Amino acid sequence: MTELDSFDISILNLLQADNFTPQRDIGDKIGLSAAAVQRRIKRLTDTGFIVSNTSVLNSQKLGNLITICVTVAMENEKIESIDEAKSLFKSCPEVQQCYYVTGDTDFILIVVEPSMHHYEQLCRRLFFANPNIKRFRSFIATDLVKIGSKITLDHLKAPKRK
Amino acid sequence: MTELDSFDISILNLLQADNFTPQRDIGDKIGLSAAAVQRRIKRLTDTGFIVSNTSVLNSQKLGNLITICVTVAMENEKIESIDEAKSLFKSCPEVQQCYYVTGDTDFILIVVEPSMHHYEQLCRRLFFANPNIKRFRSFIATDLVKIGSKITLDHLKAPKRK
DNA sequence: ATTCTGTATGAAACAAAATTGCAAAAAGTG
DNA sequence: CACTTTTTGCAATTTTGTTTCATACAGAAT
Repeated sequence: MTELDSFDISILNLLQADNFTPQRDIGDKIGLSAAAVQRRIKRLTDTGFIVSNTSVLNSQKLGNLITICVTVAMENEKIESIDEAKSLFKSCPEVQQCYYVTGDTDFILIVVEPSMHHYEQLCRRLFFANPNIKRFRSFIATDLVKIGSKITLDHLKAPKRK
Repeated sequence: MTELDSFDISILNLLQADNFTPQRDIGDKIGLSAAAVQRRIKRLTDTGFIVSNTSVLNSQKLGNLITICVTVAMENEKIESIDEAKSLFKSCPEVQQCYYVTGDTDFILIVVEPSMHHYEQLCRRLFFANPNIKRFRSFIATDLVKIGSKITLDHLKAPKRK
């Protein structure tokens, strides 16, 4: 399965907004039967277009969590130390997101912690304990203006069939 | 409803991992009946702990999307221009995330675009067209090491009752 | 102590949704 | 056009979610 048709794109858009939407409703909206929708969702899942299905929580209600954006520059850009850092960041539950980027910084992290004390402890483990890290800078988020991972699918051409 | 008990925390953890887990399975795992789980989920939703339920898509399979981390510094920090920028970024579908942060940059954005050309067009609209923006810097993500919005709930104390 | 009240629970009944089987329609192929 | 493959809708079945109901328990008031 390489291509998506317009039905698939509509389904993905709807599921991104609310994956509890009944298949019947999805079918009504896009003009398919519930069974057809169900088969397509299964295929989209099996083929890896849909990675996971999650509930999004309100971090503001979960104990005054602090969100911090962190830029990290590595000392040397050897592939081993990069890979090592990647798996370290990936395995850390407090690190919500990690991007390996081009430019004068190597990583950008989004970290969520219950307190600044927790964050300081994290910095010790993640950054100070690691000699390969040259410099890191913390930007405390004072407003989560927009969060989520919704992907715009408008750019996808919609062929009649797959 | 102010507090969460250990059942609620377990439920939220499971739903963050997979919100299609049947309520019966959740109940079996944590030691409650399906009905009790269902009532708790409803309450967690009604009280705003659960914000939304979404399918997470694989951006790599959706047409070679480019993810860009952008730092934005404003010319003046008047509240009007900040608020204006916030609503501009928030309303832009290509902007997945937007954090208003402290430090020598004011905003950090996560942008997803189907091509560099699209991104350039976006920069024109978002940054060059706006005189209040002093400087912006783009960091192209070459690896989405970790994505998602999973929140660790381990820090929450678990009282016996609500 | 006892009653009353509010809340949470499990079991069972019920409703709604998802899944499957199958024949028909549509799309693709030579 | 005939043939193959794929996708579809419908209906039956199964699974899941939701509501109901009787009960248990904790705290407050009597």
